[in-house]
Amino acid sequence: MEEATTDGRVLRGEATRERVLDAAERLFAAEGFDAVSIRRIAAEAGVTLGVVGFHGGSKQKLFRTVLERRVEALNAARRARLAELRAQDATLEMRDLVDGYLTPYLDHASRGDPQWRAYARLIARIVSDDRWYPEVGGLYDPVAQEYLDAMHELRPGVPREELVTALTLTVASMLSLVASRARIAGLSGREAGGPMDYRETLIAFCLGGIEAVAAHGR
Amino acid sequence: MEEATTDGRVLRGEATRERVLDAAERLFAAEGFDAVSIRRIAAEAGVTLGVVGFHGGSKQKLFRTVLERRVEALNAARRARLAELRAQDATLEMRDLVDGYLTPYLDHASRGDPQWRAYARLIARIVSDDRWYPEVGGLYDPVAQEYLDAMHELRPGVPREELVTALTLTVASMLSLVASRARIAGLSGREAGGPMDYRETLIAFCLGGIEAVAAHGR
DNA sequence: TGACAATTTATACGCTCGTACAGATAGTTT
DNA sequence: AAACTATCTGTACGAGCGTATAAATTGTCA
Repeated sequence: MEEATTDGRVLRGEATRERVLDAAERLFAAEGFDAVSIRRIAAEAGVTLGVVGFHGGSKQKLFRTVLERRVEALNAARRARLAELRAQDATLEMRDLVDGYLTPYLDHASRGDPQWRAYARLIARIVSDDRWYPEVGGLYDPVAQEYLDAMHELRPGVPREELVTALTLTVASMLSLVASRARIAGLSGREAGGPMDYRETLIAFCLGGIEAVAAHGR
Repeated sequence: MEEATTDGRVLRGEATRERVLDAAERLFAAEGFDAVSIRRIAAEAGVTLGVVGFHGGSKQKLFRTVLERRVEALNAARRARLAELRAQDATLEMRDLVDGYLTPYLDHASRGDPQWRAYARLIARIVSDDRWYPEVGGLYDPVAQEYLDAMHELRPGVPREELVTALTLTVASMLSLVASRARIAGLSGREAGGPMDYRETLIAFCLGGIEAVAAHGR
């Protein structure tokens, strides 16, 4: 029942904790906070009821923990991309910024392991919810601001609020694509194809949208 | 306690039913299906528990009724705009199509009565939910198909699936704007201004996105 | 080995939930 | 006025909920 890390430290509880968080992530992503009970999370994780409370605290605390667990990984990936772009000699392009912001999410959401896909769906759910977004959305804001700074350097004449709106709509488009693949396939009358066929279309859409807003905002 | 219609017919139950549906619409929009109990809907509507069941049926049925109640009005407004565009002599422009599809929703969501605003938020919530969208999203599909047809006429070389994706992202952007006005104001560091300042920005973004997808899709 | 801390089990409490239904009330019809 | 139907009230039931906690178990370390 035990697992050993590479450095030899033994952890019994830490592995259980991860299982609980994974189970909560899957269920919350699929059905939302209110539809999922702690008992179902326990069953999904293969532990007893009390263990969820022991590792996760209250239901709200557990939910917040799930939401916060992967923020740093995403922020780091986006920051790395931005740093990479700034380090290179060639001029910064708007397309690179859009790509740099969307790709870390899309990679995890489409090709990565199921847990990341669940997390992506969970974020898509949270973003239209006044009850949860204020608690967690702010964690993504600092990096968004860095990208907004870069966008502002690129299009100095455009009011920042216009860029904010454009980036918000970009994020919304990104999240909706994760949640809507099946629907798009249905509307266009064919089966869902390979993994994330729509990535290029998404980037084209967002880039075109941002450029149009920039042009419109003088 | 009674109300009389213009034609003299007396209706006791119908007015109550509307009150129940209005209350359900407000609460479901603000907090979602699972977070709202029938008892709270009853209290919000100022009726007793049993009345909600009498007029609304089961909780699921009530929810579906709320979702379906305003579909026809939106579909009719969109169809009317499309017919108007087709009747005029000038060439059909992509901008007109985007405007025609978005405006009925935006008008209701921003300027209309609070019930319509609640409905708009409810739809924004539903669209990222696999549990509910299949039951109700299809009601909007026929009109979406008509707009897709018009878009296809305008850009015959573009694969229909690309247009479907572009329209889906457009709708997602529209819905997110309703749900995100406060957040955009926060990110850009100033107070929320007048009603729906972002409407032009939204249309510019979606139009630019669609054109970019059309160009990208050959 | 025995004490100690971390973890897991099992159970209980008070609450709210969705649903159902018998009876009261009111409007309409005969 | 009496019968009838639509609407509303009040109450009850069983189930599941989040949370707390005492006891059992396990692993660690003196």
